[in-house]
Amino acid sequence: MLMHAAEQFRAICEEAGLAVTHQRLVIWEKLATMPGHPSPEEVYAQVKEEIPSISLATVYKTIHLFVDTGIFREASPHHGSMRVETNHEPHHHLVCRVCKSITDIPSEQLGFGGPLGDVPGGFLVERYAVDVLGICAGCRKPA
Amino acid sequence: MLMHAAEQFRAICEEAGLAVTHQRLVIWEKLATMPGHPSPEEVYAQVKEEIPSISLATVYKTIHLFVDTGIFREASPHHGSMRVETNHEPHHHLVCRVCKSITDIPSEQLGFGGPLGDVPGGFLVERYAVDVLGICAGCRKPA
DNA sequence: GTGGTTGCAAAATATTTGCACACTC
DNA sequence: GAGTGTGCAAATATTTTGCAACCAC
Repeated sequence: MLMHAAEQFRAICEEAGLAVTHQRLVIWEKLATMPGHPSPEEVYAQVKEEIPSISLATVYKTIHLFVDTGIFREASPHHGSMRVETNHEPHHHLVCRVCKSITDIPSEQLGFGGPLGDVPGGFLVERYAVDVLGICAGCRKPA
Repeated sequence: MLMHAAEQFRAICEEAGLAVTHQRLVIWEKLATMPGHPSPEEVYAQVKEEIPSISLATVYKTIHLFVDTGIFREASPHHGSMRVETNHEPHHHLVCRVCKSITDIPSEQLGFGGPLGDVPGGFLVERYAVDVLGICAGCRKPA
């Protein structure tokens, strides 16, 4: 059965143990209906239409909260600062969600090679970058 | 046959049409031998040992130059600002290297599903994020 | 010599934090 | 009422830019 958005968000917060505030509700509603991969600034602009007094800091805090509790994900698992790829061999990445470390694995080991060239939609495929997300050996131990 | 590093770099620069400077040579040498996915700050620290007067701005400029000419790659194709994933369906990304746009494609359409759970090395796999890199339909047209 | 390159300092962008007040539970 | 959440402003972090001196070709 359908739930009113506010009801649905209330349930999500209960599950995650979060307080339900007006700001969080509106940020969640906007995120849920925004297409693509919005930046915090874009979310801020949207939310501001409904809550003119909201601050950008609150949007950042709330997005982090949503990501930390699994309500939304980050589009890019490692976006912080620029990183240079020094390994010229075909390879993919093991990305630890706890310590954020990035480890290379050779392409063959993953056994993935999609088609290159044209695909439906007119996109020209040049290569694939696969991030294998999870938890590294070091972070799985109780340290 | 083996080439001295400086010789090799000279050849690379000739191919790319770049002037060979001491700074560029040292940055290139450091990058080529640094393991992992160094940040500009880390590269700067390394290069500074050899050229104490180098500036961080030069390191940034040079890294961009190397990336633009294809001498090195960026580890993360979309790292600028944080982006929130609002699409809860399993999907992957078409990333255009010209306009930086990110378009979703459903997982089935790519036909990739690797194993989840433990893999050799102790890494716990939770999910895969695939970036399909290339040029989007819009950027292929001569605009 | 000429034009591209570097270093410096300042600017622009992106994100985080401390703190007083306000609101949820 | 207790404790969490919010807004503001300042602090950090990251990356870019303008410009004069300098170096490769």
